[in-house]
Amino acid sequence: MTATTDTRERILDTAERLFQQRGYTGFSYKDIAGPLGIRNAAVHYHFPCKADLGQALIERYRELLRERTREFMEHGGDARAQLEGYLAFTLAEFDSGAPICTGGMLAAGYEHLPEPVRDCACRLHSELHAWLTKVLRVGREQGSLTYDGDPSDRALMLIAAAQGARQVARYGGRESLVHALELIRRDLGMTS
Amino acid sequence: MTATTDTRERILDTAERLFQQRGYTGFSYKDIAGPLGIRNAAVHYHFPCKADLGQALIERYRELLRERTREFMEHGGDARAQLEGYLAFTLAEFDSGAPICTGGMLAAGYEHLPEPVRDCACRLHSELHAWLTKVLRVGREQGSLTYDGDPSDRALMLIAAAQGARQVARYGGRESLVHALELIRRDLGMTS
DNA sequence: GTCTATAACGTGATAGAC
DNA sequence: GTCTATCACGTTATAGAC
Repeated sequence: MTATTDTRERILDTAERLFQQRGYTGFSYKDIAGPLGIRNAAVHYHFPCKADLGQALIERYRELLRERTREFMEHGGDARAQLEGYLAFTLAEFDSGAPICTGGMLAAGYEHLPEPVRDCACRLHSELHAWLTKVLRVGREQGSLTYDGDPSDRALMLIAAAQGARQVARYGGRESLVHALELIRRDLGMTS
Repeated sequence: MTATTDTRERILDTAERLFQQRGYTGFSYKDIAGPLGIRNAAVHYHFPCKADLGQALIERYRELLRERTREFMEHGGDARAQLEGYLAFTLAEFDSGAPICTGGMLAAGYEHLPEPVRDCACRLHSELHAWLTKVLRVGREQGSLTYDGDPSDRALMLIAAAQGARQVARYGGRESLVHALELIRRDLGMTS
């Protein structure tokens, strides 16, 4: 790995954390450069304008998601374990200092996003929704999940509940998130 | 009503809409003054600093909520109708041009909020949660609502789901919000 | 690739005239 | 109460040296 790639990745790491804490408009080039011990202009070298940075940020996150879900999307598997993984991932992100999930931040700050970043956000949401829809559908067929209604609607509801619960945890703390995730499990018949 | 009060209210009206669309850091004094045909400094006359404006904004919204829920909190009533009112209010706000609910915006942008505004946000959430908890508890006692788990946890989940659904509607549009609200009703036994 | 220096702009906020 | 004028500051972004 070259030095260039290394700095680029470190910029993305820092920006991602800042984004999850403060949203797209909530961090500046200075906020990134400072902790990395470089200058404002160095960040601009790697990402000429902020939209480039935002785009790269979401794309990378999206790629992470694709990797995690690819096998199930291609070959299927244990739906209940997949869903449990999603819920665990939600809590893990919260614990690692990302109070608001990427999807939630994008939705809340949608008005401020430059066009290319909006497109990335849409694709991210679309892929997450497609994966969860399949997990829920297969899970009910396998008999490991129980719920009413259309899998696609239920998947949307699940995304909404998970990202909403993470936001509400600003007030209720980690405990409230744990309770909410437990209720989600119960509503999908995962506790029996 | 004096002219002073009038201008003050018009400022709050404009600011509220802007807040619900863009969040606390997403609008400026200029954004408010422009449409009202007044100047930057005139807004500062009514709200010396932005925290004052934010505080007044949330307090007013909170007072609206208290008015709507006071009777039930004091004397009880038809829990199912109360809940239906909450869900209808969610959709009505969305339709009137407030894509993200006040609570969701506050939670997502929490890092940027000055201390007094944070306090208002906490109180707002706390009161909403208390009201919904009572509605859910009474509703189950009355037999008009059906759900698993603790009313308090369920109330938190309901807030999370409603505000999350509104955010997800950025992508799925109004239709996805309607579907989500319908699933919420179903999960609480409101469709039987 | 990273630096210094700087431009161009928007923001919250204040002083003082009317 | 509202105005004009102005300030200090932070932001994204660029030019050019090293």
